[in-house]
Parts: sequence; structure tokens; C-alpha cells
Amino acid sequence: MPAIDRRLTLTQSELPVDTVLLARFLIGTLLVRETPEGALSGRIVETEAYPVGDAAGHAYIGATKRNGALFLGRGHAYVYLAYGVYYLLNVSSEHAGVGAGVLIRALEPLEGISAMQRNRRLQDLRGLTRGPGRLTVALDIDRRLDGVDLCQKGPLRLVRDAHAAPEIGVSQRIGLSRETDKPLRFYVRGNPFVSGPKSLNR
DNA sequence: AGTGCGATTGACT
DNA sequence: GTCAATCGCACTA
Repeated sequence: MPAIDRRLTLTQSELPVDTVLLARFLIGTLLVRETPEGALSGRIVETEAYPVGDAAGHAYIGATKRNGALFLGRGHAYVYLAYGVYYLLNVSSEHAGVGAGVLIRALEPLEGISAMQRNRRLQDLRGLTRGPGRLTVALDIDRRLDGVDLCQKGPLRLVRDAHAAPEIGVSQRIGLSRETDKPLRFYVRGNPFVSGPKSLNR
């Protein structure tokens, strides 16, 4: 492993404990998926917070078989199957024993783009990782990665990267049937890889 | 053991 | 714009 990777991988202590702060913090950081064929990576450009006490959050009902990774303490992957079709990736937040997390909704592809194009069976760069179900296909993320520590060397990790502070937009979250009006979605204004309707991306 | 339901997407009218 | 696909899981009993 190159030493540079160890240096850049975010440590748990660098992550904000608070779910909403973490959702903002993750905008602009890199998500790196290590595969036998090489690294697939992208910059996080859209997130949603599912804080403690949020009735729309999967942890709201308490720890279960499915959502246990949300209770591992900040910086772990929580991966679940949505609609029986797509895997969605969350970064757990708060302290161990407290259930909450941040949904990763979109990436700007950086490394391994040709592999992502194969995984998605799609050439169009803009469509590769624009959306929470799409990015997991592009990066080959599924339930095998549930519970992985994103702050350690491994198959999936968070990496700090120097980046100009982007202008961050805030909106309600997408696709919910409850708690629909809370301003808990964060995105890079004007970034073409952000998902969602235009009305929420101003 | 049976039931109902999604933190989505792509295909189609 | 509408809508089906598809299945693990939580819940009821």
C-alpha cells in the first residue's frame, strides 16, 4: 500500500460526530473502492442526513439485523437493498450504540471510469454515479461491504482531498414518504453529477 | 408462515 | 409524466 494512501485516508477522529455536520463534511471528500482490477473513486457531491430521532431513518426503530451497521459509530458503511433492486450506501454517524447515518447520493467519477462504465453498462459519464443506486453499481458496492470501517485501509474508504470549498446547497430529502420537509439534503451547487429534480438543485 | 413495504431506476405512454 | 421490477426484512400471528 502506498504510504500516501494511509496519510490521506480520513481517520474516525476527523469525522464530525453529529449526523448533519457529517453530511456537510462529506461533500467534497473522496470515496475509494479497491477492487482486484484497481481503484474506483469519486468525489462526493450529494448527501442526505438521517439523524437521531428521524422517523424516516432506518435506525428509528432501533437496532435490527438489517440496520446494525448504523450503530457501529461514525465512519462505517451501512449498505442495504432498496426496492429489492438497488443497494444504497450510508456512512454511519454519531457514537457507537447510537443509530444514525448519511446517505451518499451522488459522486463525481475520478478513477477507474472505464471499469465503472462496464459495471453500469453505460458510456455516458454523467449517468455513471448520479444517484444513490447508480453509484453503488458503478463501484460494485453491495451487502458484502455492510459494516466495513471506512476509516481504514480496505475495500472501501473515505479519503481527504484538497478541494476548494464548494458552494453547498440545501434542500428537502428525496424519495421519502415521511419527514419530507426537513432541510437535510446537501449538494454541490451547479455540479452536473448531482441527482434530483432541478427544483431541488437551486 | 404470511403480509406489506420501500432513502430507486429505467422503460415506456 | 406514469409505473413495474424485485426481494430482504420487519412485523403479525
